[in-house]
Amino acid sequence: MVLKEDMARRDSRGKEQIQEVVAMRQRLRHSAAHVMADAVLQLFPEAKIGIGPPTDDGFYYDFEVSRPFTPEDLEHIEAIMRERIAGDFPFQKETIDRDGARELLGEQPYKLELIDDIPPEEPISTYRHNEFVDLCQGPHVESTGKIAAFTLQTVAGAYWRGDENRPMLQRIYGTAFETSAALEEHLKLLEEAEKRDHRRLGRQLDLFSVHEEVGPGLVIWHPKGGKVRSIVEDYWRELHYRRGYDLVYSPHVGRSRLWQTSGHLDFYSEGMYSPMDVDGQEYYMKPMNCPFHIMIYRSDLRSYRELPLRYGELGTVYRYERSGVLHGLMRVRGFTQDDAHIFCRPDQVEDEVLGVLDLTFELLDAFGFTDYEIFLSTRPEKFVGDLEMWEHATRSLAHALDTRNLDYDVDEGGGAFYGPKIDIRIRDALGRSWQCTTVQFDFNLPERFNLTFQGSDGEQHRPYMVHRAIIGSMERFLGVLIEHYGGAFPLWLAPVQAVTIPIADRHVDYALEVKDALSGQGFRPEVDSRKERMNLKIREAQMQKVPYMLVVGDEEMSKGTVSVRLRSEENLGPIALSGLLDRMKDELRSRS
RNA sequence: GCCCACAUAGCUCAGAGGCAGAGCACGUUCUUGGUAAGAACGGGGUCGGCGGUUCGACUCCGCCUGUGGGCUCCA
Repeated sequence: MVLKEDMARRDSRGKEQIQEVVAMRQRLRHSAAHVMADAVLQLFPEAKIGIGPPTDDGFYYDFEVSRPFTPEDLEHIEAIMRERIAGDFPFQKETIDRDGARELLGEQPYKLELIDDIPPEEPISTYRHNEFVDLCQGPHVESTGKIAAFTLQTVAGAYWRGDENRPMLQRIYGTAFETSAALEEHLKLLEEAEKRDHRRLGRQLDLFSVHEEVGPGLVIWHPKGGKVRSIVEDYWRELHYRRGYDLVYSPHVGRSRLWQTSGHLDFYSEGMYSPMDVDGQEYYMKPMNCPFHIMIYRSDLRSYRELPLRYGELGTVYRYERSGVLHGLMRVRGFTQDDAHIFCRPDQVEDEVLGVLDLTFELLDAFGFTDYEIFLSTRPEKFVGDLEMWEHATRSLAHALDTRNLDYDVDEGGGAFYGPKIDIRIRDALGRSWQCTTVQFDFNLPERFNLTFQGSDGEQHRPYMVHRAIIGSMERFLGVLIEHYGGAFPLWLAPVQAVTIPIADRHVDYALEVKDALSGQGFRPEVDSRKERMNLKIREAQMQKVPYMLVVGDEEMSKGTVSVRLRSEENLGPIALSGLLDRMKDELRSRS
């Protein structure tokens, strides 16, 4: 999870000014990292220091020390940092030669390694403040006193240069801002993110659970979470039928021969579970749906006339994920992809990509996601398939993005070995970005399964194949939705849309009538007929984030009205039942 | 998988080498109340699991499982 530069992003300053703020904070944070390393070296003179860059929302520095840092160490480090800041030492840049750098940092093996990796033609510079010198390109703030507000956050292990075969260093994370108000605001945002944590809300709203006895990364959906999920799925299906997809189903396991042919056993085995023995034959849980959809394609001879074929499936796959990476709904071992495979002719490629983009944005828009980051990943050094197809596909992806006036970054060489792709990240209500959508060409599987179609020339041709998932996985997407809405689902998604609250027992029958009227119109209402006080019922409905609370007592009963309270705490007062239904129907339509 | 931390009632959490605690939830009874908690009483625990140290372990140590923050990877 990354909290981006929210302050800068959210206000109405122009792009240049935002970049200015970002650059200023990078200098500030980078400088704070230096000051932190300075403080650590004072406390642990024997510490070996790694790297200490700014990040999107803070900074870190990696250290090798003889024992793990404790919370008390962090306090001491922070105290020394404050002294350094109070001392207002200037940051001084020096350009030195390689030997000078090696001599200066001779005690620091990690720094020596970094020096060795600097290309010979590049200048080497150091930054010094007080007695601390670090190999560094800069830039920095003028002096330590400019670090107006900072805090240290957590300690974590981190491999030297991200390589798990190299030593694990201890990383201290912190953040810094230009004013303490800005720091406060950032910390408040973190607090808000914690309140919206889908794992906490999942329990509070009784949406889902995971259990040690079931297994890590395996999600159980409770009735309310199941309701939200099925609404999302129904909408997904409707949209796909409307956009010309055929929906299919495939089994959860397949014989080893299938995975041999697909190449998964050769290239994806670390993501697959051990085989099970069925009548002496090996079967594997599916990590992907593609081979099954390919079987559908191959179940008949295909003519150019019937292409494109678009097979969609909410397909549940199982992948081995290393225990340390599992996280709530966001990273699990069993998940349902909104998968589809498109088989088409070369001349259809671009239209198909456009179709996927349009479908994507229509769907994401319905959930209130309007802020995207788009990445186009091109051919890596090692690849399969012929160059011409790669170029055609890559051009089609780029052209489709251009046609829809979408900004994107190009990740040169970042594609998979089997094809170029577009990835889309969405930003949620807190400005955090999540990878969901991926549109990926595949030049490998059609080859391996020898897919063909007969062209108008009577010859056999190889179809283009595109994998695509829009919401990615149901689990992750539901997790994102929970956090995006903070658990307060819009009416169309809310598992319980209205709670009718009778004030006294004699109002229960009327409350049931109101409920029936609502469910008669397709809504999802409940009646809270417990022998409890209205105040308690309102409190609980409020905490369950139910959109509509309908209080009924003597007055409502005699006039055929309901007193409407919204979860925003707005009290609409008594409204005729028909008026309420109209209002709710409008809200449903607008998906707001 | 690796580093660090954590695991006590259904939930959130306090506690501590010598009889296991609170709030909420749950059950019973009383209360029929007009927009965020009515009251009383009650049931509920192999203190994550297995070993070890000790007269004695929920507490200290080791291993395992799970969770959290990271690294790496990813839908």
